[in-house]
Amino acid sequence: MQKSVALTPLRVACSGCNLRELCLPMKLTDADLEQVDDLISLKHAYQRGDYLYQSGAKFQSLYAIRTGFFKTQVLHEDGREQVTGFQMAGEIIGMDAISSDAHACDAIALEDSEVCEIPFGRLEELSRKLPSLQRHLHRILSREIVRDQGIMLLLGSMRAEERLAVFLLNLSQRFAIRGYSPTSFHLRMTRQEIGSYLGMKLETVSRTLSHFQEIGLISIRKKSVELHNLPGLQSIVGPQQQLL
Amino acid sequence: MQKSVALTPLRVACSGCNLRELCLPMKLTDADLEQVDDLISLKHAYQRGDYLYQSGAKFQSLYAIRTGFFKTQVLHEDGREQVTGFQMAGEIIGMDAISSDAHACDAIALEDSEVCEIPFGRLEELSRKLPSLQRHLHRILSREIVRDQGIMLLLGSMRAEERLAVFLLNLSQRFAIRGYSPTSFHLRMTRQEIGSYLGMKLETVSRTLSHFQEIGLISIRKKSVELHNLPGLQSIVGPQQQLL
DNA sequence: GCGCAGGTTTGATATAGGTCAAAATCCCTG
DNA sequence: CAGGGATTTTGACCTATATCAAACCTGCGC
Repeated sequence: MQKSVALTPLRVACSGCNLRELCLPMKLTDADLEQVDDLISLKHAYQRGDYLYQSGAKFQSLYAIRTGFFKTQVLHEDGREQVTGFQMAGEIIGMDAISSDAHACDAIALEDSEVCEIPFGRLEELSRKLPSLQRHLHRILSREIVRDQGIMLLLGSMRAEERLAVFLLNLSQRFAIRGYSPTSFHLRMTRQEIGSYLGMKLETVSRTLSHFQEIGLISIRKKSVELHNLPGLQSIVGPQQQLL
Repeated sequence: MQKSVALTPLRVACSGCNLRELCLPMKLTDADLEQVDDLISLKHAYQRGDYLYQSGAKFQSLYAIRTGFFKTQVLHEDGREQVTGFQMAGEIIGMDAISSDAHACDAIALEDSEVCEIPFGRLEELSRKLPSLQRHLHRILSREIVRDQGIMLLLGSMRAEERLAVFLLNLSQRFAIRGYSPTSFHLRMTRQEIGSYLGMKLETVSRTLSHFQEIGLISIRKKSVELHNLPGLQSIVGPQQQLL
């Protein structure tokens, strides 16, 4: 198992990217893929804490995360903030900005990350020529809508324990898809950010995680989690433990 | 002020629709609009309680609401339900289904309604030819994402009173855009449905509305609401009355 | 016009999760 | 490798909202 130590080139073509089955090029033919390669202009690096974009900024591009981890958040004028998602490699971000030509949320790197920029005008242009790209773009947009509906269900009708179980299981699954362990991973976000995302206070997040640990479902130490019992976590989700 | 008593024709072209500035044809040139006319195949009528589509149904079309009122809801396997939105004339519905070719939620008429069907395959086809239609479709999809983010903010970080104030102000604004009174309207949904949408129980909805009435912000009797003080409602939204 | 089901209001009480506070830990930066 | 700010954990207490329950409407079918 050799690792290249060469500097990452500034341009990485989609065709050579190990995320191509997950990301924008998903299911494209080789011919189509070649055209998408020309689209992806630059790969940018961001450090922990950097903004990928800020709410209000003019919309130019979507972004595909190549490595790293981001959060998106909306800020209410009164200072309240709500984390609306955590994004990892292969996910596309910035779609909220299409509707008004300005970003509607902030995107912030939670660790050092690399991002491919996808100029949206050119993406539209190309997707007029390539029906399979067009279709895939629509799927990505729609998938985001479905994801949001799931979060509404979570925020609107689940208890704290359920929310956290859903959260951990979701991360687990997304790591698994990317070839990482589904049962042992590192949280890149703070308890506070988890709480904001799940509509609860950081103390409640901490307590609930401790509780999961007490009953043997997980181990957690700082940001490292191990899920010992996926079915057990799944069984937390459901309308009521009032049967004990 | 004459009113036509003629039977509504089964086909109504977008070009002759009074919602064209709000709906799919927004901002299209006359030439483009003509092509969209050919797309909209049928207008269907639904009665109160009818499903426009059900979760799991195969995805074929988006729907534009011509008249009436719908709710969308997602059902968790355990029977919990979450209302994800209330839709009115000029709004497009069904976009969650694109991602998986199957509807991800139910859409149910809250009053007798008429709906234009937009076959999605043909919409994609046409939007490959008409950049302005393509752009508008993307905006509509993105607008839904932004709307959902707003609901996450609401569900994740607002108190009951704030949620209800936001809800009333949102309805008010949407009625206003359609030329109806922003201060006097009819709720088409039950307290239970409002509660589901806002992540609270119907009793809390009822109590909070009564409270708004007591302090003179609104009058409410059954489903008829009058907003007496829009700025007052706006001032409810904000992080804290702990200043009194 | 009567009865009844579904919807709404209101009250009394319970509780999940919030708030405040302090101690423990972690992790940068110098 | 020491000091200090940020993060996390845990405890004690409090409150917003849920829950349970009863009475009240209101519109529809008979």
